[in-house]
Amino acid sequence: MAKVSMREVADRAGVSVGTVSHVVNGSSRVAASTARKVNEAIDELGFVRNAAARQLRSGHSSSLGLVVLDTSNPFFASVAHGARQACDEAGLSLLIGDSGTDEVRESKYVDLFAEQRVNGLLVTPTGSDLSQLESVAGRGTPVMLVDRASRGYALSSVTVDNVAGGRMALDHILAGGCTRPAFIGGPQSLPQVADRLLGARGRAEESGLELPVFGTEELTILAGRNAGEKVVALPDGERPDAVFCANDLLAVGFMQAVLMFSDLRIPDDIAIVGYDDIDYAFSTIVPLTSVRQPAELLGRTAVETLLQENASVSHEHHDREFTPELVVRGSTRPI
Amino acid sequence: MAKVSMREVADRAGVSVGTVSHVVNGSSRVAASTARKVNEAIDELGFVRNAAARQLRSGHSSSLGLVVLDTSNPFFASVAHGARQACDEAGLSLLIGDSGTDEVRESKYVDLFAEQRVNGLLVTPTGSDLSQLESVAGRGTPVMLVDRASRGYALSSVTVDNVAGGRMALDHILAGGCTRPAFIGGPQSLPQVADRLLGARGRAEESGLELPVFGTEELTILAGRNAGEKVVALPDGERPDAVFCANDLLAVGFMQAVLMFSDLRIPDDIAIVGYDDIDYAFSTIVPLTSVRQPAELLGRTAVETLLQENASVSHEHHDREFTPELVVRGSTRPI
DNA sequence: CAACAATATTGAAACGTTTCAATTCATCGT
DNA sequence: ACGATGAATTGAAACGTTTCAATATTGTTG
Repeated sequence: MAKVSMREVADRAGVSVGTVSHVVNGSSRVAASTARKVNEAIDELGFVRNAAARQLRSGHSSSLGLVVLDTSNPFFASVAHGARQACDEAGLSLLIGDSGTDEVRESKYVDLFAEQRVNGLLVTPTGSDLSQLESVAGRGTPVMLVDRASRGYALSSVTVDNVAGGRMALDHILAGGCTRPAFIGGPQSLPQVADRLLGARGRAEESGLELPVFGTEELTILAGRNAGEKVVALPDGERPDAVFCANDLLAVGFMQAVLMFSDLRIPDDIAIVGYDDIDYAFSTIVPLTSVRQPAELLGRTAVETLLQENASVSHEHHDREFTPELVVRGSTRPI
Repeated sequence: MAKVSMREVADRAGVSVGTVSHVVNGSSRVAASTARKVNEAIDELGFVRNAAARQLRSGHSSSLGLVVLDTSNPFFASVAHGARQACDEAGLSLLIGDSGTDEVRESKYVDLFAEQRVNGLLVTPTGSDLSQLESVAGRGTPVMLVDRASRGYALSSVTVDNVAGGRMALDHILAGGCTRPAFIGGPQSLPQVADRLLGARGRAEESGLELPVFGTEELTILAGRNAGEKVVALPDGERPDAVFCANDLLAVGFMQAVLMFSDLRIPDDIAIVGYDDIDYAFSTIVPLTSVRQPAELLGRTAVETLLQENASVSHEHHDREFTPELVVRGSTRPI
């Protein structure tokens, strides 16, 4: 119950501390009879190895830190899941910190993990200033940006091409014959949002169209519903005939507003495209067309790339970018 | 970049290691000028405190471990959120492990956290055998069961009364005038599911009614949809006029099946009650009546109770039980 | 200005493991 | 029976902090 160290185990089993260590770590050549004696002593005394001492001596931590924006967003839940799997396979444990888009908390977790001497740190940063991360990386903790490009900072990153995704969404909307598209989303300080808009607007302008923006404060269902209420209240001539939402939560909320507060039909009167393709997108009453991001793969690749970079001698930074994929469902006209 | 310890900082600042420690830990009385010198040295050298050494010496870890069934289930996401907040307030960090209802992985995380000497361990166990947890608790790591009663084991617990919740659901269904209720859910090896059924069935029998069960393998949207397809295919006389689903994900899937594969109206032809009241329940096209569990409060209380027990001398076990609350929405007839 | 109190700083001993060179022990070939 | 060989075990030195008694430095007061 109290303090049981290898010392006590060794005494009880009548061997030296070194031998106990060997037994506990399985590996080394220890006589079967000795191993048995030691294991009995361990059970009898209820010995639990002290990870702090182990790590202090060995210098390793065998864990990775992940700091995400928001665990309750299904997209990040998937990223975490993929990262977890990759860690399992590498025999590492994954410690998760949830910043809740709070820069202070994010910073706290980054420091905590650095002190913990994690083998690496995966971060989706909230703000635009990445200098803390750069400095942490400089002090010996490898950092990998997740879902955020390294633009100008000496950091590695794994991202999905948001500009291409935005373009895809608009491409599909225009191919369906819509002529008055709009963008729903915000805040534009999030690069994810800004880039999706950039790609979408670029494509719209190629067809000689404007792309009006209905801004939101957050990327939540409620924000989407509020935006939807405004849109459906517009007179027929001014109302968009298609909206591209910066993420699926917005799209779900928007759809609710359309169904609750108007007689507009989806997709005939108004088409809706979301982003992320979260599991719930498939579960809305009018199944949602969405730009799918390979969320689990993103998490998995972030871990794997980080481990690779750790293993290699050269300390280059890599920027890995995935391409999103359009998933067409009932909320838009097919082709 | 390489190893920078307090030794190097001390040399650089021209003070002793002890003084550096005092500066780093803020607290003690150190002359302002000395503190400045030390801090400069820290910045110049990029010193990062070694948590392992700190913990080894002090014996404390200032962190809590949480092992949940499934991070991607919004209910558990909320539990984790509540726990995180309570930890923040207590100045602890929360490490999350996701067992994915895999007993082996659960056991791995429990061991990992025990070796880490966490101040406490919050676990929602997958299986029925809690002896590993009891033994870990006996070896000095306080354990708190979350959303799982301690029945027979010498462990503390924080739960929500599932029997009462089940009864509530049926009560509401019967008050709405339904006469052929059914239960959707499984596996019954999960105490959460079994207890909800128990409460519901008890209430049904008081009104002289049967409560047929449509079993599911998992508590997911897809499983709910499959169950729903079976139910709507039944002939008019045999089909339930109300279903109580073991959780909201099932209810959402069930609702989809009703809307996609039948002309039945909700709630007039078939009423639906879910469980958990996750955020998405409010977001389904027919807003879902659900038995709300105070998920965040559950997580918060688990942490707070654990810390209280740690602080007290007596090592009693506490079982704290909350009562759920019915939230009536459009998927059932009001009163 | 001496004596004392209050405040700053130092030094060194843990904390519990891993690791590796050194030592002991058993086995085998000749 | 005797080294030689290899396997099993031991001992002790780190790892980098915290902590606390001891010491040094200042400031205050009669």
